[in-house]
Amino acid sequence: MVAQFTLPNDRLLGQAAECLRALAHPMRLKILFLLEANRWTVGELAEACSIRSHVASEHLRLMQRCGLLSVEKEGQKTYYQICEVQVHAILACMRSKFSTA
Amino acid sequence: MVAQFTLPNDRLLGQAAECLRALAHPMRLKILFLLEANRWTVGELAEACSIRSHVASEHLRLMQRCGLLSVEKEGQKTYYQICEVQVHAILACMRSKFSTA
DNA sequence: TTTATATATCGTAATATATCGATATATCTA
DNA sequence: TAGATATATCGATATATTACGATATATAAA
Repeated sequence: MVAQFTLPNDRLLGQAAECLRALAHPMRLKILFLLEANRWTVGELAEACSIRSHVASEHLRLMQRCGLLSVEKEGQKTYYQICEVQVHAILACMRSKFSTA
Repeated sequence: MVAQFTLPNDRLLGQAAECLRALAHPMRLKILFLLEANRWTVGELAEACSIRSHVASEHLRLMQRCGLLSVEKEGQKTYYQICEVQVHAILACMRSKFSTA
């Protein structure tokens, strides 16, 4: 039997692992679930997650740097939102595996 | 606007993050892509990935412990295979985002 | 029983990641 | 301009992860 799929090369595997690491944190997952439907500001996310806003800011920056989130500044506020479609698919995966049934 | 989805509780977020951490490593992703179609032995995976077999064994055990892989022992050989359907979905995500186009 | 093969585990050192207070920057309002 | 608010960044420490040699276990073959 021939391999069904081609194997991504090492550079791409590294990038993919980096993206997954960005998701692989309880607080960052919580933030992403909140962002699933709407954009939120740093402060709104911090309050919803019961963390200090500079901590939220660091998590958001990390996810932004690997292309999962995009930013919109409006005055003092900074809105973050999911800009990578695959994030929604992965959140759906997590939701189906870890449903609170 | 009402939240579209319920937010998983903290315990579930922790479990989900743990699973994602298990995926979030270049060598483990490579192993999973190899396992996508077939079960493989530790030694076969080690050779295909150019790593020592005890290193492969550790990566495999880690993924097995959080329920992504299952094991079948046959004589001296130990076969590992993907036993969690969501893994295939996540691999498909990674493949579509990081295609070698 | 001895030897070879396949896999797993342990201890440790190197590296990466997370957390947190302090501080910086940028924008708004009085 | 001064003060308040929102966000970002820095530096130090704590914690987690990874890699790796050495060694252990389990099965098979001689």
